[in-house]
Amino acid sequence: MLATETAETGHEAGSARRNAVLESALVLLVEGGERALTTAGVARAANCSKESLYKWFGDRDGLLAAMITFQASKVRAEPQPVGATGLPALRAQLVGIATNLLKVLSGDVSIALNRLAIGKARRDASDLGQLVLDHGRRPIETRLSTLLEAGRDAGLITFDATHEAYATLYGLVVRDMHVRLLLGEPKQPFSPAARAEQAVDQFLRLFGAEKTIGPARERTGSGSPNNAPDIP
Amino acid sequence: MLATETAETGHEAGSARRNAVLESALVLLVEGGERALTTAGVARAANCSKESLYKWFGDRDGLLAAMITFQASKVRAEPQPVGATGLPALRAQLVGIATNLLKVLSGDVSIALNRLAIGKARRDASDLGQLVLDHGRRPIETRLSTLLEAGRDAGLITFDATHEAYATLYGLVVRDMHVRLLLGEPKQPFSPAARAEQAVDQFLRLFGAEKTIGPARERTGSGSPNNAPDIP
DNA sequence: GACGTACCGTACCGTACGGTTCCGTTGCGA
DNA sequence: TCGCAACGGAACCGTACGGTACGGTACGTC
Repeated sequence: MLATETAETGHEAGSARRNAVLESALVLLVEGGERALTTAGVARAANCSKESLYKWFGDRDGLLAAMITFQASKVRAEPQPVGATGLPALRAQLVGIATNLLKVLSGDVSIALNRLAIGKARRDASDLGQLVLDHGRRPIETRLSTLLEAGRDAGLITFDATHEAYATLYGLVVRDMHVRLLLGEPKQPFSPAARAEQAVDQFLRLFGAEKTIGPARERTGSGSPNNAPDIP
Repeated sequence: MLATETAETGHEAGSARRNAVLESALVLLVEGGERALTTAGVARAANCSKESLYKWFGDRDGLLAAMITFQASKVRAEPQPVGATGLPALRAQLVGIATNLLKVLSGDVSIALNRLAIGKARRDASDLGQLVLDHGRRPIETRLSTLLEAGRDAGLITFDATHEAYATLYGLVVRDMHVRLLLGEPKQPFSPAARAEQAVDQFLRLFGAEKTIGPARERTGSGSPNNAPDIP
């Protein structure tokens, strides 16, 4: 499995042609689901031969794995500047990551790949689910964890276990939106930024150091409240 | 599709034999995934004929749908007694529902059925996902919502939009445990009751009416703190 | 200009699965 | 006892898909 993976060579593309094929496969998957992702279909959509597919990816599972790593390589988030300090800066950074997370998770390609991995989970040893977790969750967790620990070191927030704090923030941000989307519930329009701000504010009310949080009450219904300070 | 569903007749079982077949199918699905859930396999495991399968369920999709409603009919939560009032009672009821939710969501059958529905979901109306949402999420949401609104009416908690409060509580309780399990991450041992208590306490700190919450700080790392009053 | 490489397009094969049909048996009511 | 409905078991069919093999073509290299 995982015949010729991009991640091992590091860097960027396996080859331009290969990536074009993967892109076609992703399109096919997004608009047709796993049923549409046949080897013949991919070959037809990408104008390549099945023989090339098997030469490049070794296997259908190898193709699926390559699709996941390929998509992950496109979503690499830029390392945000860690310039300013203070609570407003921390809040702004958290909101930024949370907004990005919400946008990624509700993207069509992400949904399709997660559906694929979940549908095949536990069936094979070649676990696509682990691949998705490694390339999807782990980067987010490390980014958020380092940020949270920096905030704790700066005395802005307090918590014992980093993972607990991260998990709470994740829950506040994503709620059950992800599973609902995966189950096929039509995505209702919403503002990722507003949701992220709301969730981060809730998180800060739970984990903020004693007197850093300003007004006690916060209306949770309406979208973006006016108490958001601008990014410094 | 959905040829002969149990839910329409209300009550209980379609027939004893039918339910036994569905039970066999669930076992097959849990331990083999969708790949193992072939019509021939179900017939063999249940000692029935494929002809009977098609007579009872009309279709493979009908069988899948019947499995979902059948499983849902087994999980019907008992209507909890709404006797006592006051914050400790509210907290206890919330913790009870949250604990139950965590146990159900991490159950093998629930995981397998959710994987099945998600794997077959697409942007078009693939109904299994909707079925899972209707029989899984909606009951929880209505139970929690009525409870939350009762708490608000009693002046114990405050919120504008019920759905927002519900969603926040859901996120605090479940976090991303569900998706991780669906992706095949091995379930690590944890105490649903302790997690539920922690989440409900966090929720009450966010939505509790002004002076009803006692000590301000709360350690989030350790499991079940000693500040939990017994159920009245 | 011969050779090798990389690739496309397509035909082909084996298999597995959904769905159908047929037959034998059991059991129940008239 | 007869008839009939329900059911189990098994054979069968059509199709779709993963995987392979083969022929043909463009291109670079000696």
